[in-house]
Amino acid sequence: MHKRATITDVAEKAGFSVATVSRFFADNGYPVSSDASKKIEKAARELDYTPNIVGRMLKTNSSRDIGVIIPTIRNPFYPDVLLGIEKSAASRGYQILLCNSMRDRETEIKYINSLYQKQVRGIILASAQNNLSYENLAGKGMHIVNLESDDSCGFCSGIDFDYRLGGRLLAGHLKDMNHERIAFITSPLTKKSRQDILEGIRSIYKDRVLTVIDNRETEDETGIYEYQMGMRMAGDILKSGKSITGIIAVNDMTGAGVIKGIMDLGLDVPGDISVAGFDNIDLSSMISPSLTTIDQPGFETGKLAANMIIDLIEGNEIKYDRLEPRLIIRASTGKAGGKYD
Amino acid sequence: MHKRATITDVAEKAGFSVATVSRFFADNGYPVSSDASKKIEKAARELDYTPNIVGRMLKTNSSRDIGVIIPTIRNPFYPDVLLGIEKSAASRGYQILLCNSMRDRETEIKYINSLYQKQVRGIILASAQNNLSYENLAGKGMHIVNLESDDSCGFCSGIDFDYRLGGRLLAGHLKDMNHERIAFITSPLTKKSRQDILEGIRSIYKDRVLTVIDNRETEDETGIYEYQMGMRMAGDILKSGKSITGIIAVNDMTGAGVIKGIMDLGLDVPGDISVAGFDNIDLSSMISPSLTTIDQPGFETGKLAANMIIDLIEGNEIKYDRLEPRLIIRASTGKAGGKYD
DNA sequence: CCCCTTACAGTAATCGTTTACTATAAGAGT
DNA sequence: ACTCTTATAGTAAACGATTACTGTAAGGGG
Repeated sequence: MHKRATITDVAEKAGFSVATVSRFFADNGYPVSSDASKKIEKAARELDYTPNIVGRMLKTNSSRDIGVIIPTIRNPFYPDVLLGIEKSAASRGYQILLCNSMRDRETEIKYINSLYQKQVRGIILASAQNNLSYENLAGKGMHIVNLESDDSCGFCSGIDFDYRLGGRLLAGHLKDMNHERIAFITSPLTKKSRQDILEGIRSIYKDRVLTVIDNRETEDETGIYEYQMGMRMAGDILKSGKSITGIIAVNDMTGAGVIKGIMDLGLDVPGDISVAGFDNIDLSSMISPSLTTIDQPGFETGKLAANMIIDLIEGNEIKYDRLEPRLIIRASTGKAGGKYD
Repeated sequence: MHKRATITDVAEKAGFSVATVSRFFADNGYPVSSDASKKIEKAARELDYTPNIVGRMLKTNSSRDIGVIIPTIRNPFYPDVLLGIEKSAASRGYQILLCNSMRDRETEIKYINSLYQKQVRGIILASAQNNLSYENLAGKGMHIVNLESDDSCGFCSGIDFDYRLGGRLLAGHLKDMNHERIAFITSPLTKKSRQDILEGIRSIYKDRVLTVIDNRETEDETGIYEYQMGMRMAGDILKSGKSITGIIAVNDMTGAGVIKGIMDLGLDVPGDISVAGFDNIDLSSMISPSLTTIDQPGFETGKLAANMIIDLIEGNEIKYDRLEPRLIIRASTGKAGGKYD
């Protein structure tokens, strides 16, 4: 294994100074004669030279990486987001550093610090716990885009998705189907989005919604925690004998688990219980019954987030469209008491 | 936004030389007096100093990033792998740079180059097309672990998963269920794994297996291509009137699509046609009928791959266990003609 | 013919670390 | 008392790029 060629090697071989070689590769306006260009190009090719990004970064202090922190890549909503991010990022010459926080606060902080040390100038957070303090980062030139704009983080930019309306749409749908009492199954209300969905539901059902909050938060690395949580909690509710005919899950993955949990008890969805999710991940149309849900376009969200963080980094003006929640009615919801029609 | 503190700032504030500060943070054997340690620690804290990885990398030429290239993160098998990689990597102080090739050769090459420029010393490839030439990289100190050991890449290390045996197990299972003629649905045989699965199947079915190869390869960014491919091709086969009673799909995602495609035509799985997949992703037990498949432990594979690449980078000896394929029988396979029993 | 501008190239400082050397002082061993 | 280690600290040269300056030659306008 021989050493990598450096800009100096190329300069020597081509018979020009490193400055000229640097300019040739920078390809910004600075003029380089065609004679020089030809010789440098040739030398670089023969030496198999390609610029060392690290050297460049040290000097220019401009990383072209953006950090992305998500709870877990096993919930397919996040791969969607990630692809959107990658798409926008790639087209603007940025690459992503992926971090799975596994919903663990300490891991999240560790990753944020590590990104900071790597001179990353922008982080997209999809994992943020409320009140996690980033103040110190802000002052140090770090930009943050929070996928769910969180009031508690004053200087974070956010993609504004109307979770509240999402919750309202779902609740309205169930109400239309004559469901009198419903349950909302969720992980802890430590994220604004979850609180908002609940608020939306309450705006319709007032106190006739049973909120069932899971007590555990940290993700396991094996198995899909949300799915299992859905199964477990659906079972708990049904066995508790509460008069519930509809369940809204905080996301599709949980919703899929809820359906499974209900069916495992020998009951029918939606005959006995209607179930709805949130996100509209691909899975929701693959399972049966297919899942009624709110479409939250992950890919689009990702694209938006990436463009936003890059605009922040590059000091451009930012101004984007909102993404609107859309109700997707599928087979998992039906009239209350529908089985006995 | 004020400037980040550098090692020099800390040195001045603490009243020691940068060398000592550097040693304090390096925390390798070099002795630093407790007096110095205390003062440096204090100064660093007050200045909110944290080492600049870029500066360090330039000097030490040792990136602690490893590149991971996968076809698409939308097939949940890869998130599993990725989590495994992240787990091992994190525990050894490495971080991952994620790249989705979208099964596009050019994108793959672009990413590889970009990783090389970033001084990454090791890449885990899950995307490799056969014959993609990495020779030039090898000579430049880049290590490569190919998730499917590919003979055509002499110097790549690989995780040895016995795809052939996997194919054999599935075929054997169908044979046991009296299926006379089956089909194998796959994307192009440009990966060794796919060829091996087919070989395994053929070792049992000889020429009584219809191999249906999809012609498109590049991934779309929206929708899960493999799922749609499965749907489409299942439809094609059935409409062609071939006397097939069992279908093996190249992976679970495709298999899920196959089941959907069959059911959309009003047929029953496994009553009319048995279907099997490969991978054992979570999805395969969530759909109905649940999918018979081969368990390929993605998480374990990822852990192995990460340890391997890091051992290669650090010059350690490498020696690992093989992962064995395991047949998982679920509801999507049954006796040939089972519907009419 | 003189002045100005433009094209082009080189010199050398700089980015934030690490580390090979060099240096000093305190014990340890004889 | 002399040599050998060991602990501790500093000096200064890298690492591979970028870029502010400086300089030169050619061409244009007057």
